[in-house]
Amino acid sequence: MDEFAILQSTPLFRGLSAADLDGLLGRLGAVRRSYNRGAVLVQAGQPSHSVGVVLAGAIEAARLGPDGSRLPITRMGPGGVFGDVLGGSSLTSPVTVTARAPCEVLLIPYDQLLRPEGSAAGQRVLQNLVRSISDKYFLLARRVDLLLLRSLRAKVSAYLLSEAERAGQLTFRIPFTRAQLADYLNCDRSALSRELGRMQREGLLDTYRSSFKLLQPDALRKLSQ
Amino acid sequence: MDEFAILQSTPLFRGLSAADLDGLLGRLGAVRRSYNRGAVLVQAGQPSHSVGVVLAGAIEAARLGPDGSRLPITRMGPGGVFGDVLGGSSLTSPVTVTARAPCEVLLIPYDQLLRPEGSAAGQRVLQNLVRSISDKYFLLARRVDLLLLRSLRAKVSAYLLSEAERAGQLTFRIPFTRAQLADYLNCDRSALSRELGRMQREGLLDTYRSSFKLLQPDALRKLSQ
DNA sequence: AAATTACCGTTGCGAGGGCAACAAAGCCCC
DNA sequence: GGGGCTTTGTTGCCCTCGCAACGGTAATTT
Repeated sequence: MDEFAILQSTPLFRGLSAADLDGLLGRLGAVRRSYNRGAVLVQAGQPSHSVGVVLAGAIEAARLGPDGSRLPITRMGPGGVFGDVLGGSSLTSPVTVTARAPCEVLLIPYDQLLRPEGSAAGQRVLQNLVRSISDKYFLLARRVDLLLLRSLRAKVSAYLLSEAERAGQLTFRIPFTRAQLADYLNCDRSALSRELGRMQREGLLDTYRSSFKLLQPDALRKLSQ
Repeated sequence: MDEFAILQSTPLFRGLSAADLDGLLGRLGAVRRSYNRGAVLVQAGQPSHSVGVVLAGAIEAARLGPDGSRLPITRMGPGGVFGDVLGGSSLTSPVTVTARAPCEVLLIPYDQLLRPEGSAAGQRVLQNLVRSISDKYFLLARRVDLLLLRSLRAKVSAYLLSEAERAGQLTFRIPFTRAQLADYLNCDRSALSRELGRMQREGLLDTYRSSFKLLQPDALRKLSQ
């Protein structure tokens, strides 16, 4: 059963041995569920009292725009953790979570997670839970930083630089299509294409589809302000 | 000692009796510190391993812009909790926390907070800690929602409606000056004044300084999209 | 290979809003 | 009351970027 491998790789259970996990899951009251494609795991407007870990397949969280359109927020594959931020609050879910593909999910009651049991494993999971939420906070904060930039060129420069830093090199691929990147940066897709074209003509970068190569990172750094 | 009253009102210690608190603080290894105005509590770029609770006075968190200017992020008075989000991650602080006024602060080592001790009080604090971080996440998410709106009028409408909802009435005061609100909405101050003037002339609202009165909330709701 | 569907680049148009500069009004302290 | 500082309103200029429409290329299906 290599499901343990996935669990050990998920942020929530990082640092635990298979033996730790085996004992822990039972005490936490974790249950395993299967969902068909399109099934709803969490309904927007409803409270949710458990943390989910994706074991197989993929899920998607989306909101309903005021006009009724679906606004995708995020997607997760095996190892993904959802419901962690919401569980901490007393709010109802702002997002609907659906199965993007047939999937297996581990559901853990939230109150059990917060119940200390003295074991080192339980403590570690707690630490991981807090870490997981904090990481999502900083992920959001990073996006705010981008959204605050005044010009489109600054947004693009800042985003590409941060991706280059994450990749550790100046040539990298981004996890977005053009349209998705435009959404992320909150700009028009054609305007984004236009700007990328300009920057390419100016010799700042090279791009084809999701692939990017930063030619003048220092110049980009100046622009990203 | 009405310091207990402040502690009991802080998100971190909500729901605890004075007796609970008395025993808990010692076991958590909490220490009390005093700071003069301008003193640095947390230095940007440095890690921080404790959660702070403001007992008296006020603190301010600020970042350094790329040009070296100070960008204030948030302010906190008695009851305010800081360092909670950061402690969950392994990052260094993105903000510098300084004393805006002479202040008293309670510092609690982060690892002690995550160490379960079986007591109901400890468990409650843990729950509160997670809640505190989650709340900050949703606060940020709320701002993202505003920043994503396309037009300035939509931003203003959405912001004012949410403030009205918070206040529970259509007449209320906002915690910002014009310039601060412009920063929050990420727009130009003069553009904001212009837009507010227009909306006032159209009979949508009334405003003087920080005071607002929404005259046509339904119309604003349509605009905030 | 044709057809259908994503994905991406390009361009013209026009307005929203950034920027700068100035003026008026409120506030504080002497 | 008068000088200085802060906050807010106003206005002209003009550039960026949203919007809409179209064409071209890659990916996928039949």
